[in-house]
Amino acid sequence: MRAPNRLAGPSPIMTRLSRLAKLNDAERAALSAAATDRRHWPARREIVPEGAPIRESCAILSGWACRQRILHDGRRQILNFLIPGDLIGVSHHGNPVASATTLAVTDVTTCVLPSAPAGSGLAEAYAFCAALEDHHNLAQITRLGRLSAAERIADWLLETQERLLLAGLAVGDELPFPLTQEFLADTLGLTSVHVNRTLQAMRHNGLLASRSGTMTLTDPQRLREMVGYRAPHLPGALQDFEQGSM
Amino acid sequence: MRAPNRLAGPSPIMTRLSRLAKLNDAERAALSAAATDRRHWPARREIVPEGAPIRESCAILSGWACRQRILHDGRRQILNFLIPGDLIGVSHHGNPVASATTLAVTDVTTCVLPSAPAGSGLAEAYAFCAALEDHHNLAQITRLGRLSAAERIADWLLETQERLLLAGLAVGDELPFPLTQEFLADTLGLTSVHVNRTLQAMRHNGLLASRSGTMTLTDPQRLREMVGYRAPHLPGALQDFEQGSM
DNA sequence: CGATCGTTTGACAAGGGTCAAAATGCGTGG
DNA sequence: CCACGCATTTTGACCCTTGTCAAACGATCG
Repeated sequence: MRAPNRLAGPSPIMTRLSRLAKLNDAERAALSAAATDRRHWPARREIVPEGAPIRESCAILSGWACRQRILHDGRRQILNFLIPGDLIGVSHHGNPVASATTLAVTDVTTCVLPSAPAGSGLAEAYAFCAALEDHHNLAQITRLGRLSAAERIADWLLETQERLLLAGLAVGDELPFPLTQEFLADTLGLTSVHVNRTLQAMRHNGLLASRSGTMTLTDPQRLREMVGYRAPHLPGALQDFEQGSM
Repeated sequence: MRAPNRLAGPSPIMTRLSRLAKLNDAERAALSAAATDRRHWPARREIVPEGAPIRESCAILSGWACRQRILHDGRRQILNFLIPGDLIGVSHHGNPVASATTLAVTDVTTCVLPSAPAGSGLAEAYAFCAALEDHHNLAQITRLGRLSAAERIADWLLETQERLLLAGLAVGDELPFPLTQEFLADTLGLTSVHVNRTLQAMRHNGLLASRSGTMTLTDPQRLREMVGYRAPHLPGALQDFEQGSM
């Protein structure tokens, strides 16, 4: 299926999880059923406070959230964003506790995840989600430790595009983009002033374009060259849907 | 048991895993047996190359290793260090692939981990190790994104002390320290020159002292205040052994 | 006793931060 | 449709932390 990605299709969790592992009909039905019982969070509301015990795993159905830490003196670091299809609170040991605050960035809808017996396709999908998240954490460490401001932005945008495509939420190089420059700054270890200036420079260089709510990667190839971008390892035949714009 | 930490005691994996979860005699025996079949790696040797398929999980028995990524232009980011008692390659999904290169920093000894049936104490210990690693990754993101050079060093030293104490490898505020300043720099997103100058300043301020192979936290309290240090959440009654030096 | 690796120092450059204000955009209510 | 208020983006001037380059110094090892 090399068909163009569409936005109206099946729900992002369904799209994403069934791309990450083979799900049988019962599992797909269980997912659909779970997605019926929704929970709504207005923008800026805490979804999970840091340190809270974790009882159940959830998925994001719509909207963007982020996981963040606030330092003793008020500085903030955003660890990552959660987009539709992402999971919250998957863990494998007893007594799990939230290691960061999860915050709704836009209005957000979540649902509780169906439990997955060991060995099932769902369990595999959940495990793969966790592995992907880990991969993104390592990428974030590398970004913050060793990339310049422009490189951080380029690298982060490419990764975010990848994730949006995986969930069927982006078309080619045009990404839905609900973040303020301050969110980006707190993600990339910069100030919003500097993010602003760097974005401007990248626009002038023909790398990016943005309208409210949308970011377009005008020259994804050059963005990739800037940072030597490598996609994360996904299961087998998956790689092809990513190529939207080569 | 509030007895002072000693270095000669049981092996670091045994110490650490049995602090992280309740292990029965059979499990402890299995661990001891596994630790018999050792593998040796000279300093600077790659233990696991990035992208390699992961067949089995290992533990570090002695020496320090690190996980690192090399960028297209040669820049290096060290993601974390592995000290005795740490695990390598624990994962929960099929087809796992190493997401970073694991490199021996000093001479290193490893062994293959005994498999752990779901629900066993060992499985719980392994899962807790993974959770701790995840916690440290998030701490690393925060360090790199929002702390100054001196704060990064302080925060990293406190975390490393915590980890060494957990494995029974440190006494109070005196840490074994086999790293060059360049390793520290590549960990903390700095240059070795700047690490050098910052360490000097911290020594002059009475925060640190170092002889070859050892780093002493001269004023851990002030170090903690510098960064608002919070220890990670460990299982129940564990917290007490950490307090070596209040 | 060289060779080599690691630490230290100096002089200088630059990327990014800070502070403050202006401009722009946008939702709300009149 | 306009006006207002608030959030976000943009700009400018200036400063500081950290990086760069290069050399000197020190220790360790065959």
